[in-house]
Amino acid sequence: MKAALGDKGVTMTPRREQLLEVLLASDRHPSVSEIHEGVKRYFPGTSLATIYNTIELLKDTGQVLEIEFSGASNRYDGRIPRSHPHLVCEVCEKVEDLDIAELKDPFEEISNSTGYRILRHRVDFYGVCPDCQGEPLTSASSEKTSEEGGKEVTRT
Amino acid sequence: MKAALGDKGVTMTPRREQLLEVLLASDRHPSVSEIHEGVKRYFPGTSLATIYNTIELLKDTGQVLEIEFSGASNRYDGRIPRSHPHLVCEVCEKVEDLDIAELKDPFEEISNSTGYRILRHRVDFYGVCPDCQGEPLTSASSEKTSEEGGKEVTRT
DNA sequence: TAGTGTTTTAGAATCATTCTAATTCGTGTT
DNA sequence: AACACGAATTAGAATGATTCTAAAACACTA
Repeated sequence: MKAALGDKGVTMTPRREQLLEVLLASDRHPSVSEIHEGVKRYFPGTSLATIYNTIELLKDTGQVLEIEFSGASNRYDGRIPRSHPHLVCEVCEKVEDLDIAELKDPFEEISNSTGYRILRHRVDFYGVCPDCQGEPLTSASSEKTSEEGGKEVTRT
Repeated sequence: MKAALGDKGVTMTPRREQLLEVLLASDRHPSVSEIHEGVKRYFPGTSLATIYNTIELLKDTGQVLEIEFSGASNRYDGRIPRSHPHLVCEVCEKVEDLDIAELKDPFEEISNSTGYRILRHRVDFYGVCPDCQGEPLTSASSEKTSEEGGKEVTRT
C-alpha cells in the first residue's frame, strides 16, 4: 500500500503512515475527526488540514472510498476502497460493509440476513452523461471521483 | 397529494402549494435553491427558511425523497418519493432516475443502456442495527429518515 | 374584533470542509 | 555542517449548506 503510494509519486511521511495505520486498523469506517484523533495519539500537533489533505491524496490514488453524508461527516473505507454496498445504522451511525452477494435478490432479504430493520436505501450511479462526455470533470465532481490517471485534478 | 398532506394535518398555504408545483413540474431533481427561485417567481418575498421548513414537512410525510450530496446541495425528488436508483452526471450535475429493471444484472450494462460513462456508484442501506432496535432514532438520523420520536416506520 | 395557532421571516449560529499564506521538514548538494 | 528548494504541515480564516431563533405576519374561530 505504501508501495502503491510510492508508485504514484506520493511521498510517505510519518504522519501519513500513521494515518494509513488508523485507516486500516479500523473496520468502523472512520470519519475525518476520528482519524485525526488516531493520528494525534502519536503526533499530537497534527492539524485537521493534514488529515483532509492526505485523505484527498488517497482518494486521488484510489486507496480510500469516501462514503458521503450530507448532514454529518463523511466516512472513509480504506479496506475496500472500491464502491460497494454498506449498511448504515440510523441510530448509532455505525457503517458496515455488506457482502455484495446478498444483493442478489434485491433489498428484501437483507433485513433477514443482517438483522437490520431497513428504513431506506440509496443506490446511485455516478458518471458522465452522454452530453458531457467531451467535457472535463468539474472540480466539484473530481473531488468526489478520484479518477483520472494523469490529469491535473488538483491545485489552483 | 395536497389531500395526502391534509390527511397528515398539514395545512396547505399558497407558498407550499407553489413549492409542490415547482417540485412536481421538474424532472431535474431540484435543489433547495432552485426550488426557492421557482417559488420566488410567484411569491417574491419567500425566505429560504420556508423552503427548508416545507421540504422537512414533505420528508416527514414521505412525499419527497432527499438525495444527499456531501459537498453540494441536496437534491429532491417529488415524483418518485421512495428510494430508487439515480444516475448522477459528475460534469453537469444532472440527476436522472434509473429504471430499477435495469439493475437486474448489476452495474455493468448500465453504461450500455444509458450511454453514461460510469465512474462510481453508491449502494447503501440505512436502517437500525440489531444493537439499536430498542433505541429511538437520533435527531441527526431522523432528519434524514422522516421519522418522529419512536413511532412506526414504513418498511420498504 | 380579540385570541390562539400556525407560518413565515431575517439573520445569526453551526458544522464539515476548503482555502490561504506562512512555517517547517526532508533530502540531496556543496 | 550549512544551504537550498520543493513538499508537507500548520493555524486560522473563508465558504456554503443547513438549522436555529425570536419576532412579525397571518388565518381562523369565537
